[in-house]
Amino acid sequence: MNDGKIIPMTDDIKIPPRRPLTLKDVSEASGVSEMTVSRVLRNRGDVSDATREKVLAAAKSLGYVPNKIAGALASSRVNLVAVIIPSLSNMVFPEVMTGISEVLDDTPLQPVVGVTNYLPEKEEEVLFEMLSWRPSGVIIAGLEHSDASRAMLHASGIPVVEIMDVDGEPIDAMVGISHRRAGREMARAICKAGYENIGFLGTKMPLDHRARKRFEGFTEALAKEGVEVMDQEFYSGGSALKKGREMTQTILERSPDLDFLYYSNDMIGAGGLLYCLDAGIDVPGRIGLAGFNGVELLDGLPRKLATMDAGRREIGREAARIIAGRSDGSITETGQRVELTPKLQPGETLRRW
Amino acid sequence: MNDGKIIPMTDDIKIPPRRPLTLKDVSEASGVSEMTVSRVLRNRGDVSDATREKVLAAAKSLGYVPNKIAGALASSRVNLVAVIIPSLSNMVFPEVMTGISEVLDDTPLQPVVGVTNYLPEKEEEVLFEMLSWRPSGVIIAGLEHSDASRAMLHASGIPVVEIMDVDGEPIDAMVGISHRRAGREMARAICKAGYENIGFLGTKMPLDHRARKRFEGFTEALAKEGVEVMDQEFYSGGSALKKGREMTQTILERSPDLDFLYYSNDMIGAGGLLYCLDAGIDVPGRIGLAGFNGVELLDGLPRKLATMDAGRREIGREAARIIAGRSDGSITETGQRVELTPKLQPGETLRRW
DNA sequence: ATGAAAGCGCTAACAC
DNA sequence: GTGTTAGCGCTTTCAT
Repeated sequence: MNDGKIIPMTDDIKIPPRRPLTLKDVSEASGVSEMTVSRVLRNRGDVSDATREKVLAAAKSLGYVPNKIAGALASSRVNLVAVIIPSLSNMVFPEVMTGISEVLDDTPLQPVVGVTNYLPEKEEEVLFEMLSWRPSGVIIAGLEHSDASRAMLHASGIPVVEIMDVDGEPIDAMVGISHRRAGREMARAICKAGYENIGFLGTKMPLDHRARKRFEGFTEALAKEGVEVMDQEFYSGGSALKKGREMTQTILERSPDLDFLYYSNDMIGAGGLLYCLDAGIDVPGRIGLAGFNGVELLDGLPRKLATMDAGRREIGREAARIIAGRSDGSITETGQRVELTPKLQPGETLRRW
Repeated sequence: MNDGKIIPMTDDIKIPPRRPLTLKDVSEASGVSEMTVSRVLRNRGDVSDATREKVLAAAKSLGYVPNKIAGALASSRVNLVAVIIPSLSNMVFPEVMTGISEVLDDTPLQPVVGVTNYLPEKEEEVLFEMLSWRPSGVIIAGLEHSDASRAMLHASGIPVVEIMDVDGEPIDAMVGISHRRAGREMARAICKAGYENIGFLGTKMPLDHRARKRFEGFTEALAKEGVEVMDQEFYSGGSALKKGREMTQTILERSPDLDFLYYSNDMIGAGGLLYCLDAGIDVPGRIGLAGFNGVELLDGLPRKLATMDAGRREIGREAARIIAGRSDGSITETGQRVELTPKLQPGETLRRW
């Protein structure tokens, strides 16, 4: 009752409890023991319909959100899968993520992403951080890691799937394609099509081991045909499409005899294609072009760029299947090795012989 | 000593302890109490150099990785920031992520990403899952959420930043641009350039509220000039670049009088541009084009598409700054509202009057 | 500068 | 079907 005096009734102000709710709160609100509440909320064990209803009602009306931290500590079960990738900015890893999510969506597991920017030290940090959350598995890009990273992964005792690449020895399981083989096959296709003066354009990135392996396979297969890479051009940073244009102009001005350009990714390849078309260069007659990855974007280009599909989504799927299977016990083996075969897509920038 | 008999000395086989190491292991190995080991490993409180060395040496040689689950439970501090976005497949959210990472990299905080595929129910699930890990903050795309989602966010008591959009009421803080305004400004620029028969091309996605708001602002501003959208075309799925081509052809065949096409994103806009150039249509003379987002890709196109930069990276940065500041106590206010102003980039597909 | 004790919120294991 | 007890591996707090 307010009798006219202005009284600052500070004590009466009900500040909503900023303390998150616990099982105990639900237990008290429903008159059911904490343990049974826990059972209901996890659908474990037999609980009568009557109590189940009571508990569910109480939990919902309170807005209870379980504390997974406590749950994980008590059960030593964590439904997280660490996914460690070099970058999010070129569409290939988001596609891998899509494949991973597709599979994990049907399991209790949840992906958690860490990005390394192609830096081994950063990879080490991210890995340490993620392992300290005791995830159910690790999916990590590449086979090249620092000794410390390898040691951590080994010691963790959890399933590890190294993805993208199969040219090397995995710590545990691996799923990917052989980039060396991809490079070799592209080289053969190029030679078979009758091109002879071959240029290479790529990223200036010594830490991108997969691009390096493709290049190695490429030059190796060319050598077998008695051909050498005639000129090269590298870039870093900026819009890949634009860089592809610029590099193509540069390399063609420097080496006008080139009759084929192999790009380390589709985006710069697309830039090169646009440049050639703009410049009125006959593709694939005067000059042939090929990229790598098989990105969707190529479908909309004026001419379809030759490329090799790395099957990124399928890699993600397969890796997730291994983690999920081991996590639920349906797979007991370790050390799986899954090699997918990249498909050459000749497109319209590779002369038919 | 093996005296010739073949004895299966199973007991002697040292199976590497699959049990993860604990503080206790480090404590025993170093002869220092668990408490002091904990101090050393977290750089907290005063510890003599001598003991510090001992502990560090032991931890490193054992390969100890702290258990953050236990740490988080004990301290009720979790250095995770939940980031909830609709998709990873169109480059705009990866760019936001980049901005977030840039800022969080200088803090103890770590982003954890959840993807909703533009589905409110999925958003609810992901949110529930993430909140159950008691993160230090939530960054979530959009202002439209289910009642349950809003309730959860409210009840969580943690900092919440809604990003991308500022046309609406935030739960707590918000950082973004006004998509209505972006649509209006583009409409004005188009009218000012003298175009009159305007078509709209977009995604068939009723749940993309930001695209909807841009369209609303667009038609509203056109109406003020006495202009109506003359024809529309929508798509879903597939390669956006290709769809842009196809839709452009379709709409131009159906409505040959169109002299401007406004695309709801740059990718389909780029497809439209490529189509027009291929078809020998004079851009921007006969027909003008504009997209939305300001993606890097546009730099490499034969002609620069008019667009509006949404400042995605800066949005990520600003949101992360708010979470980081509130988490370390350097910001105590709540309810921040940061409106960034998108910049019209006229490019070369908008006639100059 | 170091240690001992208590407990974070939940679940495994075992009663009843 | 339901409740009780004892931790999970750390950090907080308080003592020394």
